[in-house]
Amino acid sequence: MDVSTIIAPLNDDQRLAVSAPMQAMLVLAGAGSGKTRVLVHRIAWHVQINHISPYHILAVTFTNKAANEMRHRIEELLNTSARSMWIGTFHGLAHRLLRQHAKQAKLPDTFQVMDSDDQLRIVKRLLKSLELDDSKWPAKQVQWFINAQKDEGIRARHMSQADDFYHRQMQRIYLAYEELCDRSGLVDFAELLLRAHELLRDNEDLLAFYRERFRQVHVDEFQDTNTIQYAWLRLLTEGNNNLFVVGDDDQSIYGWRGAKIENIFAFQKHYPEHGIVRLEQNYRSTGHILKAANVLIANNENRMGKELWTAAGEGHAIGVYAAFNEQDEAYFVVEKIRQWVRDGGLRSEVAILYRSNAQSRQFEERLMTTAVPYRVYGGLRFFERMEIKNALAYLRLSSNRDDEASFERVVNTPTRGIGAKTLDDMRILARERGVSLWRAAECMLGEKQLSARAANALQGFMNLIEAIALATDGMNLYETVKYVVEASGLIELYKKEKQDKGEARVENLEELVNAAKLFDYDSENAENLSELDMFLAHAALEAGEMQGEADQDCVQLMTLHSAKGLEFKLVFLVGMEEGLFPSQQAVDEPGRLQEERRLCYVGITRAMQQLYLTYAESRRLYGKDSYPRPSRFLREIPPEALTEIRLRANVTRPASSSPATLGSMVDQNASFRLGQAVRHEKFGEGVVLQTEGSGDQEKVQINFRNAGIKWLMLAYAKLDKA
DNA sequence: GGTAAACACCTTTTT
DNA sequence: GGTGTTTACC
Repeated sequence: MDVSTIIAPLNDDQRLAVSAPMQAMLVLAGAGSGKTRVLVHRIAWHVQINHISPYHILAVTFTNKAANEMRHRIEELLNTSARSMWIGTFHGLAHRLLRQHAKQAKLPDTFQVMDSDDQLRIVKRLLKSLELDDSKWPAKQVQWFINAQKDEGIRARHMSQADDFYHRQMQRIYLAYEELCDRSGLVDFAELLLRAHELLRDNEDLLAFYRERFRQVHVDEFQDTNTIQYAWLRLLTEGNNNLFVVGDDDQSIYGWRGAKIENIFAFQKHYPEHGIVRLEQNYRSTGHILKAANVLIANNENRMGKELWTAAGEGHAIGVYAAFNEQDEAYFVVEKIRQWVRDGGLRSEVAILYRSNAQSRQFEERLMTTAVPYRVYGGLRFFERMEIKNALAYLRLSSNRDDEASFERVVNTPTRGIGAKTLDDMRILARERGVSLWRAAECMLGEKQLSARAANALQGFMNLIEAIALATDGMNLYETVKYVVEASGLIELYKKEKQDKGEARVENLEELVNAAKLFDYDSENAENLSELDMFLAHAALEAGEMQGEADQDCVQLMTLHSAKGLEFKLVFLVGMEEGLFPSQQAVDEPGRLQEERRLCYVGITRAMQQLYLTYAESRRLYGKDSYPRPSRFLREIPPEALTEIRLRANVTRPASSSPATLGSMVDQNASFRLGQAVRHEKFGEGVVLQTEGSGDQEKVQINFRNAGIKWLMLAYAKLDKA
């Protein structure tokens, strides 16, 4: 194969990055500049030109989706299988390492990965056993605290000795949590990373082996790495100068969950011999959209600096629509979408992006009434569903009896007469003796501590698990899952449940059996795991796409966060209001405001052809009306890139919502100023929200303290300034 | 043990 | 205001 296949499809900057000498590289890739393409071609370059075997290449991403896509594209480009190449998520690769070296990682061979839901249950149980008041120590907060520590690479025993009660208590809980996990062979997501780091750090031979094996290391979305992830990368590469990272500081939107944008700066210090390439040519959006993005993001400080440009034309100006309220906003957006479809566009080319999930409702309702198919991202994923997790818990217990999370989950599901009292005693015993619940249950049965009825029920449960383990021994994965779903009694349980929900649950269980049938067991890369254990790990690490039927032509609804990495011809960025976007919490802290601005930058740069920004002048929030001001981000976008939208052609809208005076909220021509307090003889006191028209036709919208929002014709209504 | 009423909650999310 | 979770009661 000649060089041109790899090099020809690239622009100059991309070429510079792909063909750079073997050294540490920092590629600052703006939105839509061909980031993944550079990564894929760089790896192909190593294989083809530098003759590095795929065996010696490592590529790390954040999501399974990105990992799969990268592998696919590399194989396509090289026209060969890249199976021996390690491509995966941080968590997936860490898991692989821990499986391969469970002993050295001080983990049992049967260790199981738990997702955040499992983790929360474990924490809740732990808090109960420590007899802590759960209103003072909310499980969610404890979980968050523990994960934050782990993300920073801090073990409970390493926590700085703080004097305050809060931290001492947290440390105590954290310690107990670590003990509990060790005892039950459970590993949470953050633990995967932390332990993989410790594994390499504390085992010289292993570290030497992997440093030699991974001759070139590549990282996608580097701005999203947290402390422990970066530390792990450094272990593998520092001194070898072989770390190739791609990222965009302007798209760092996960600071709140531990991502360290500073890692980009740290990289430059730790790898002094690095090269830098900026990718600034954008292949996605038109000029107006990029102009808006560039000017907006320029308001942030401490940027690496980057300015997107395009060879395409200016395109349409960005539409700004000031809606009366959130219903009107939804109405406007859906009308525009229907127009798009009438003009021959696909629904799947359209996205509605919002700051928080709660905002989706208005749009769903409007889309529903107008019969426009849509799809909302961000619901429960397949492997996170209760019925699925229950079935998996049976499988996990049969594989590892000490799995506390699974034991708790199904010991009385379906109900079999094992009550809270029995369980409490069991937990106390387990804690006293430092053993798992399963062992505690065995003890209690052996020592005849239980009433006949409870003992009977408990014995029945344990017999069931043993029977499952026995019966499925020698079965393949599909047969095993099929057997367990039946034998556990779950199918029967859900068949009895209220029609609608129960039916769906049964279907999901059948889908789980089907998933087991289709599961692609790669025995070569199985790290001597059984097919079942591989399947269980897969279920924990890859929660699976949500509902099926993704292939339908649907309008896409999602948060700004989940839109990262995607692109759409037509984009609506809705709810552009102070307090919503930027969110209230972010307004109070300057650092977070910058992250909100980056989020806005991400949103704007999703649009290829047409972008609309909308806000509502009144919005029902948490049950009461609010009158937010337009988002400051609207004002930060240059007016020449914006155009104001009027739905009804012959109505003059107040100047307050025209782009030039956004935020100024003053209309010189109107008889009443916006915000003016007024009194009406029937409706009482209120505040002017907006005005429309002039002379005889002048209308004002008023929010009355008692009578709500009303439009009034000024000529008829008797209004006094209050 | 299952249901209804009371109660707290209210960014963003992947693994 | 709407939802998910805990509590109280039958």
